[in-house]
Amino acid sequence: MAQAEAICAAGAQRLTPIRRRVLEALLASHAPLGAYELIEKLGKRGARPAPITIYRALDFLRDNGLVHRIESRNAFIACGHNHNSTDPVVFLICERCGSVGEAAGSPVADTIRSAARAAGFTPKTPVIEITGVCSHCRAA
Amino acid sequence: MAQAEAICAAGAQRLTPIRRRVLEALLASHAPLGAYELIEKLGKRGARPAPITIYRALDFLRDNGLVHRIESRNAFIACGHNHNSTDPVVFLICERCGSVGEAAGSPVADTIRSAARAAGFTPKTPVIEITGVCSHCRAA
DNA sequence: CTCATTCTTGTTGCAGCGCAACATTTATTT
DNA sequence: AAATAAATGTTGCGCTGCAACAAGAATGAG
Repeated sequence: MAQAEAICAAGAQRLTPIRRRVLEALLASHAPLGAYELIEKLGKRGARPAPITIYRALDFLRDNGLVHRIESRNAFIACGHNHNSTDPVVFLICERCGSVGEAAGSPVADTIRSAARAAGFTPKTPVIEITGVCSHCRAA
Repeated sequence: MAQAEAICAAGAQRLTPIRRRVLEALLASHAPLGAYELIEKLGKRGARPAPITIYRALDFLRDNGLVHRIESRNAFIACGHNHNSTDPVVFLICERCGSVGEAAGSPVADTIRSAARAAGFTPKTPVIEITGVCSHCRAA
């Protein structure tokens, strides 16, 4: 959270109350949240924000690398590390409990980059989503 | 297409006219198609199928490994190779022209598997989507 | 300090996505 | 030929995501 403030300050970006509350809700959740789940969470303390309000806050947070979108779930998650924009992110999505972890992505990124370049492809955003079963659910 | 028939025959699965036409439409397209694009394409020759009809056909084709869903686009694409269900698939999605290519995934899969296991995670469906710029668009 | 500019938020509305639930038809089995 | 299973049709609806415009709040220039 303090990191979020630092990032925004560094870029002269404004972490407004709405944006802050969206980020707080995502930080408080171990699983990714959909836009309408965020509406409900924020709506419990005050007026229900319109969908577009949430999407705009999410756009802002994503532009600043504080939030990632989980494509396979149409949901969003706060990003703990402060990634370089060029660094890859590997998400490990548990298909049972829905929790999302992050794996160190450097070695994975290298092989992906080489595979992509072998096909004449210039990769841009190495955001990799791997579904499976997390250690906790596997034990159960 | 012949391969599709072979796969269905092997599993005692029925490649009905609707399923066949959906697959043909996807095979004829170099870019992934959304469900509603498929409706329009099939609607030009006969009655417009309902959305659910398309989704059911797509479910069938996906279950049989003939079609993949591109999560980041909410669209579907025919799968050329006959993957093992355990083999990974790496899609190279051009953000300019929308075309989708496949990269050889074996080396990528190994690094992903090891990275995932290091986190105590059991990966299941290594379907990896990489966005970027394809060689054709890069030249232009 | 005031005005213009920019950024942010509110309001309204809509199109695409995806499927649930049930009814009907078609194919397969006994 | 009847029972069972599979596929398709029909209706309907909730979620996703954003466009377009209006209004309010913050910043910078003069």
